[in-house]
Amino acid sequence: MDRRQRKTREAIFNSFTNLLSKKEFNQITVGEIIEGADIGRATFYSHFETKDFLLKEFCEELFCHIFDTEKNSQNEHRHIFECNSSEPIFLHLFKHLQQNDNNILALLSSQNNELFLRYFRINLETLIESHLSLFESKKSDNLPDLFWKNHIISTFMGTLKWWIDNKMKESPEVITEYFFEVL
Amino acid sequence: MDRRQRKTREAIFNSFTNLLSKKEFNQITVGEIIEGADIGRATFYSHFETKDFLLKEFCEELFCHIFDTEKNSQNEHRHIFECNSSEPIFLHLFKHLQQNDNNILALLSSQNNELFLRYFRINLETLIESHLSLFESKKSDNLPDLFWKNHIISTFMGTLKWWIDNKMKESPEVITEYFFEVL
DNA sequence: ATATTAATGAACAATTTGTTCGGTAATGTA
DNA sequence: TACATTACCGAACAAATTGTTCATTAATAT
Repeated sequence: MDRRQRKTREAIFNSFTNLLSKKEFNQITVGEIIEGADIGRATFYSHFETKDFLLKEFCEELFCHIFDTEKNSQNEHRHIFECNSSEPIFLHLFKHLQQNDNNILALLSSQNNELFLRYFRINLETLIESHLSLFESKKSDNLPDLFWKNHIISTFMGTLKWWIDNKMKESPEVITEYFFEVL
Repeated sequence: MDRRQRKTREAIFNSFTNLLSKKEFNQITVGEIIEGADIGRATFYSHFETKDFLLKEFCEELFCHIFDTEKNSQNEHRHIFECNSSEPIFLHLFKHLQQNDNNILALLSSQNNELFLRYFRINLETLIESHLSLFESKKSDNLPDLFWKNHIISTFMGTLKWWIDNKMKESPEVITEYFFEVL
């Protein structure tokens, strides 16, 4: 990718983040974005078809990183604990959220959180799917598999929502404990 | 309220519902709404400050009705079953959703479902709050009350989401069973 | 019967969107 | 270094949308 393209894309994302922390997504105009990014109007449209596509790619880059980390750390953790528990993975995820990515959390707790939580959920779904077998023991037999999967995801999202709304006062360890407690 | 006002308001709501079933909220313009409602532009703005206020009042009227029914039926149910179980209330809510209000469900399952689920959640919160004591027995002692409340709400919303996504194939009885099963 | 209030419709400025195009400058490659 | 490619510029553009104004008409409540 051309360095100019990278720089422009970066500038757009930065301006976008900046605006997102101040106002609702719907209220943000392309004019504001390009003003903040200091680029021409035509340039914006040569990068992104619409504002919605910008959001989509933005979220993909944002969450792709954190969930890739989880995926990669998964084997490592299995190694350390030498057990089948899925707890380390979620603990690690909560830790990652609290410590390493204030950027992401600023967005998850912003006025646009529903927007980001939606995208977060999509990524979470993939992660949980690959760990579904680890929850099997807690599942009642009469529940449909897909209902059970949906419930795990909802519970995680609910836990995260509560933690964020609650200013993340609790430690990742405690939150992980709560998460498994209610499951 | 003046009959003309009522009629206009009704016409706006009807046109709005109509459009909501076809496209995303953000894509709907005031022009389309007034065209469908067959009223003048100035008239619309004399009723609603903005499109967002229209949505707000629309949701309030919509969900206010269903949750009021629940609230009123609550005593009745307690009477019939002569027990403290909260199950009848939620069963009744699922039944109400499936049978009596295709209008509401069309919206909850439309492209705008996130929008309506948000408002639904707000109303649900109030309902659950007044029944919190009935869930006490299932709660672990070390969980904060507010976390527990949040989890009940998330679980209900998750159940509802799954049910709607799943075209409501299951009976309200089964869904209620699932709901209490995972709780 | 009358005063009040709501709806009309047309016109209005202001904002925003998405596109076009010739010119300029940075970039990757040979 | 020289060259061809490609991204950016920026100004201008039509089209759509927003939200307001105002004089006129018609329905309503009492």
